[in-house]
Amino acid sequence: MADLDPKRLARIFRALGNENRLQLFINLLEESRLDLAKGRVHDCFLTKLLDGLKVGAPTVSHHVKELADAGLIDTEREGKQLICSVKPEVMDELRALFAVEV
Amino acid sequence: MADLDPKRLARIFRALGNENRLQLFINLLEESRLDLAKGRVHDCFLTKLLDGLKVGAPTVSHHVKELADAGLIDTEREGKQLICSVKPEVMDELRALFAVEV
DNA sequence: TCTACACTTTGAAAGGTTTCGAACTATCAG
DNA sequence: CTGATAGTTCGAAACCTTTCAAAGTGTAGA
Repeated sequence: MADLDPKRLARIFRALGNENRLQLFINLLEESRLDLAKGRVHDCFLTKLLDGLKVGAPTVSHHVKELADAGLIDTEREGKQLICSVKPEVMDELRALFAVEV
Repeated sequence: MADLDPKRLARIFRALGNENRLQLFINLLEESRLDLAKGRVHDCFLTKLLDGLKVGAPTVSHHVKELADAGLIDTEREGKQLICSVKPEVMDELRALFAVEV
């Protein structure tokens, strides 16, 4: 446990620490789960993720960048749209952190 | 996954999103782990947690309250000292969140 | 080429966070 | 009672975040 980087980790948690950004991330997780169940690739357009979020496009754009800069998601342009995908290695890392017996 | 509360979760992540507060939490986790290995109870005095933190007492007091208010830790007075312990049910909850296959 | 679409950038307002020093409370030992 | 210890509360300074409106970029279709 001594090998983890608090600066990087704190940035990840800060990214998840805003309600709208967290909802964005949860929506993306949910999309991934559905896609996996259907045997499709696990990525997602931005507009599909706005479910229940009451913020404008500039704000979403900003939030997506925060999630990407924190290392939680990858983004890729496909034509007009932006494809987002959760990075599996971060999921592994965070799961391990919370796997400590207390 | 639809049953999780983004408002509460975001508060938890916001609490972990400050570097010093995260270090405090990690130190507490580490203490818990050591205590468990020695068969002792898993709680910890505040002063033991200040390892490597360059902030004053008022700031630490504030950070501990933030972690407690977020529901990450429990605190209890014992004479002059404050005993902190990580809440196992939050660890379970967070582990489950990051256990989603992506 | 013109238009619509999907997102991004910029700049600014409003509000939140982190931290500290100073003063405070509570407990314990002598 | 006195002094030392452990933590808290208050108030303020400096800084960071969230959000939006307006204007901008790049892509695709008519």
